[in-house]
Amino acid sequence: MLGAPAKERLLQILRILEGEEREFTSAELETLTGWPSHTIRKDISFLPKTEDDETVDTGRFSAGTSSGYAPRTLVPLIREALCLDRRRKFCVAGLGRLGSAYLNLDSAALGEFILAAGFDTNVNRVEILKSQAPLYPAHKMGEVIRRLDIEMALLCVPAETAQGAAEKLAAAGIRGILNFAPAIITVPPEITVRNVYVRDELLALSIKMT
Amino acid sequence: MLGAPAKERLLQILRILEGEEREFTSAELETLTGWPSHTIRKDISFLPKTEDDETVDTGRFSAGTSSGYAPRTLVPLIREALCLDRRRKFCVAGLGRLGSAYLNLDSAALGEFILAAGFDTNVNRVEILKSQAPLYPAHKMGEVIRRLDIEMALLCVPAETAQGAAEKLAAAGIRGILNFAPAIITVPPEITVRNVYVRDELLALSIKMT
DNA sequence: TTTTGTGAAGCGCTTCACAGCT
DNA sequence: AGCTGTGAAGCGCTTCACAAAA
Repeated sequence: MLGAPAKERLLQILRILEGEEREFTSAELETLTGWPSHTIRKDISFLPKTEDDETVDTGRFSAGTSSGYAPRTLVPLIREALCLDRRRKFCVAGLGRLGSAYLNLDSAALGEFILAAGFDTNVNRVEILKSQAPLYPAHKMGEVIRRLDIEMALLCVPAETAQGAAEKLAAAGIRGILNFAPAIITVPPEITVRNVYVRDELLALSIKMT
Repeated sequence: MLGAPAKERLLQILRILEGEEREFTSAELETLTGWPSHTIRKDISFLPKTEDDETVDTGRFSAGTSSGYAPRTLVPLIREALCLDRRRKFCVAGLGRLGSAYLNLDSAALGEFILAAGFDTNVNRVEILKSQAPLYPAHKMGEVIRRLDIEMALLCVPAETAQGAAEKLAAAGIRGILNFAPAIITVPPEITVRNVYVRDELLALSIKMT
C-alpha cells in the first residue's frame, strides 16, 4: 500500500503545501505538479485516516467542502506517511569545492535535516574551513558517526576515491548515502544509495525540454 | 514501447558499459545495478535490432555465447534508444564553490553534454579560476549564449540572487535551467526548469531507506 | 551447461466514472 | 454547481519459465 511513485508525488505536494495556509484543490495541485488531479486525490486517499476525530464526518478533509485540501490537516498526514516526523542527522564526506559548498547551506534550505559533521582525509581542510558543524579528519568517521547517531552522508569526494569513501562510510555505520561523485558505488544491501549525477540531471532536463 | 523505468535502467547500464571492452553477463549487471538479471535482459530485448547484419543469426548479441553482452555493440544501441546522439552545450552560471566544482567535472562525467562557458558577476573569479571552458563576466551572457548556441545552464548562485540570475539567463535566450540554488525560481513558460534541492534529495533518500 | 531472448502470466499503478457531501 | 473519495476497470511494467544457441 502506497507505492514508490505515490511517495514521490506526495513529497512534491508536501513541498508545495508546507508553510501555506490557504486550501488547495486537487485541480490546483495538478497545475502545480503536473500530475493529474485524480491521481493526486487517489494518493491522498491512501493516507491514514485521522481516528481522533469524534464527529461522524465521512470525508476527513470534508469532501465536498468545495474548497480543497487544508495544509494544516494534510501536511502532518503526509509527513507521517512518509516517515518524515523525525529530525535526521547527516554529514558531509569530502570537503572540496562541492562538499564545502554544502557545508554552508543554511538550515532553512535543509528543513528537517541537521548537518552534524564534516569529514576529509586532508587535515588542512578540516582545520582551515569554517562551518557551523564540527569538522573531523576521515579516520574519526566511525567514532563520530556512531556517537552523534548520524544516519546519512553526502558523498562529495572525487570520482576516483568515491568507492573507497563509500566503504569507509559503510564501515562507520551510515545507513544512507547521497552520492554526488560521478561514479557508481556499491555498498552492502542494508545501506541505501541515491545518486545525484549532473549528467543524469541534464538528461532529464533535456527530455523535459522537448 | 520502452517505458520510463526501463530508460532509467538502460542509462545506468550505459554508464557501466561505456569505456569497457570486455563482455558483461546479465548476472554481472544485476550485481552492479541491483536490478534483477531478467529485467535487464528484457530491457535490452526492447532495443532496436541491428538490421545491417547479413548473417541469419537469431539473437543479435549471439544468444548463447555464454559470455554476455559486448559493450561495443550494446552501447550505440542504448545511446540511440535514449536519444543521446546529439551533443548539447551547457554553461555554469555562478562560479562560487558549487559552480567551480562543476566547472571541473571531466568530460567522462558529462557524457554527451559539453561545458561551453562559465559566468559570474565577480570579475575576479572569472580571471582567477582556471577551467577547460572559457569564463566570462555575467554581462556578456546574452552575447556568448547566443553565439555558442548554449541550450542549458547550471544555476549555482546563492539563493538570494537566484531569481535575478534566472531572469538574466532567460533574457539571454537559455532554454533550460538546472537550478542548484535552494530557492524557487519563476521564468517564462518557454524555459524549462529542473530543481536539484539537497533537502529533496535527502527526503527521497530517507524515504528509500525505510 | 551457461547465458541470451521472449511470449505469457502476474501484479501494481493509473485512470475512469460516479457516488456523496456542501 | 464544485470538489473529494473510492471501487472497478484498464494498462504497463515486472516476473516467470522455458526455448534456443554455443
